[in-house]
Amino acid sequence: MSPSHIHVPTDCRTVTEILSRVGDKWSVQVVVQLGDSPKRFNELRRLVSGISQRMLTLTLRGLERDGLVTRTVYPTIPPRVDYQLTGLGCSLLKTVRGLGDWAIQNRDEILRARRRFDAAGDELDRQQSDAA
Amino acid sequence: MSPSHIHVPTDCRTVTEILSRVGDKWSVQVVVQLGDSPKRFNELRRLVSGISQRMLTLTLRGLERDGLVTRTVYPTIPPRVDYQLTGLGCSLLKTVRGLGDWAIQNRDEILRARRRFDAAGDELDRQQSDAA
DNA sequence: CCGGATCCATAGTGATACTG
DNA sequence: CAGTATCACTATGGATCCGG
Repeated sequence: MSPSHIHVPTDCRTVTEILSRVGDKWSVQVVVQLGDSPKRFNELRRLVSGISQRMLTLTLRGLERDGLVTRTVYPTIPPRVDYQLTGLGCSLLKTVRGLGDWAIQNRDEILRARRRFDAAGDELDRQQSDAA
Repeated sequence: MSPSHIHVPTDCRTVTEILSRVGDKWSVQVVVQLGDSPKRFNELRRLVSGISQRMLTLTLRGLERDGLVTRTVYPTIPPRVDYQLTGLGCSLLKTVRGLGDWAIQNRDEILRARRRFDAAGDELDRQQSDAA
């Protein structure tokens, strides 16, 4: 069955580490783009709009290091490098989609909660102004 | 069916934003601890070992703002404050467990990939030293 | 007991210029 | 085309002191 209820320190550290990967600014977006098919460096750069060359490089290195993508160099002129998801990467993508669906489904409720919270904060600020 | 295949910009921004929450250093750990039962501030502080007072405060405020936890103040002496998961928070916890299970199941494979990658890097470094 | 305010070190990110 | 190198900036997180 599910090992979710086991909370030994080792598991916690592992999970936290993985969540950092998933939570970093670019990794998931890159993985999603690679989900359809392998892609070249500048192809990714165009698809993940807003990413800098440097961050794309760093993100891809990190994913490669963790065995989530493979990097294939064709020694042609001009050089060509393909990135593609490994089996591990594909399985991560599937899992992450669960979270993505949750986010989309609960987006409105979260935004409402934020507005409510921020409005309450403003009200407190006004009360403090009155007291002063 | 699943909306996973929809990739309009709005959804991407939303998903990225939620993923940042999940990926930040403490939010998930706090949510997990609140999964069993409501807890007090210093109770949480002991359970989430390593967290500073400041970060626990900030993390709880963020979760409260997004409607994931509620904050209940009992105006006693000394003061007592309880935090507890909302329905939204519970559903997030369930979803996140999927990722946690994935992390635990694939932990070894990721660690192996890392060792392989780092070893290859060291080898390249040696070759460069030889050339110099 | 709860948490706000401040100071500081560090890590993540971006812009730019340069290389094979 | 696919990177590397450098610099500057900002966000994040920890330590500490203070207050209701």
